[in-house]
Amino acid sequence: MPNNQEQFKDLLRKNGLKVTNQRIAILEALSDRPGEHLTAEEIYDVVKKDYPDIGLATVYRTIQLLSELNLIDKLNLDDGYVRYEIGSENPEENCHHHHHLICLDCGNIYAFQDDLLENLESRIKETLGFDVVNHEVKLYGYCKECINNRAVKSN
Amino acid sequence: MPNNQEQFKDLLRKNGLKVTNQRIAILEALSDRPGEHLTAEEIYDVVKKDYPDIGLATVYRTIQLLSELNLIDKLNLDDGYVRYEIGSENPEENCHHHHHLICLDCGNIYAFQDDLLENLESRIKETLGFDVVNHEVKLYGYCKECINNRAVKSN
DNA sequence: TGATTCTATGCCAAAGGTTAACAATACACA
DNA sequence: TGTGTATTGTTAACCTTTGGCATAGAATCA
Repeated sequence: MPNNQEQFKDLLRKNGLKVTNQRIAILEALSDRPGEHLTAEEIYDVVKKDYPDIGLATVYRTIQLLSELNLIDKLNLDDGYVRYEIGSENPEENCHHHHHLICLDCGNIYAFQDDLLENLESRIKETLGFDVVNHEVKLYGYCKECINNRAVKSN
Repeated sequence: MPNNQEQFKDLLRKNGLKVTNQRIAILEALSDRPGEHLTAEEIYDVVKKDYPDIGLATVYRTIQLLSELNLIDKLNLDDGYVRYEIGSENPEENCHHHHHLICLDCGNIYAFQDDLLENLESRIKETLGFDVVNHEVKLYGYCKECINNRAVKSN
């Protein structure tokens, strides 16, 4: 998407924020890796290749900014690092239907789409009066590859 | 449940672990507060009333132990604190069906039971070959009380 | 283009929850 | 009661993340 960068610049200007090389570089680092879940440190290392003078604090500040602009999604796996991934550009696949499968063996993260909770949320609204506006679903288990590897090993 | 403590002692002995006053006090602190979600610091403060010499490190170590014994459940709300709650003694209400509603206004946490994901998990197994063994569902929104308070305020 | 303004950056130090190290304690078992 | 070993309390360290501050640089206007 060559015009993604222009859209980002417009979005910054529209919010009274300045367009800087650092901000563009950090967004690009994530845009170039759709489906990957990078820590702040990993983003820092990637961006440093093209921009050796960037500071880690700038990465953290920009991550927060991108998160507030809903351009990236946060993922916390309770391993001491918060991870970030580029949001889908397709509004149909918004993050409300975007969930994660986490393999307990290899640590890989798989995404899947499902609107199963829609039904549950309206039921919660009716029975408890609680109005759900967002949710986070993490499924832990074992991926196909690791299941196969185990079967091979045990032979 | 007066025999809960005895069950705990047996469980410790069965695992080759020692029965200590600190471990019992920490489990009791959580058992006395079902449905509450306490941070390590909060558990520390509670236990210190009866056991002033206890150290914070012991609380952390015991929390980890109780978690491994599946006696308590972990809850991370991404606010910088990990919280813990006593697990249900009813096997029907196991943590696999135990989910959380978090009010974005007052911060209260409400629990609800649902087995909605069972269906999804078998579908994932069939289509992706991923074997789900555990899951974590957090629903964010606004509780009944806060919705009412808002309506009152805006009048 | 050049001056001005104010945001953004880089560097550094601090914050803050959690864990590690280690000597002292106390549980378990004979 | 004595011995061996796990557990505890204290303290310091860890490590990700955030705050402070002087400087650099983007936006705006002349």
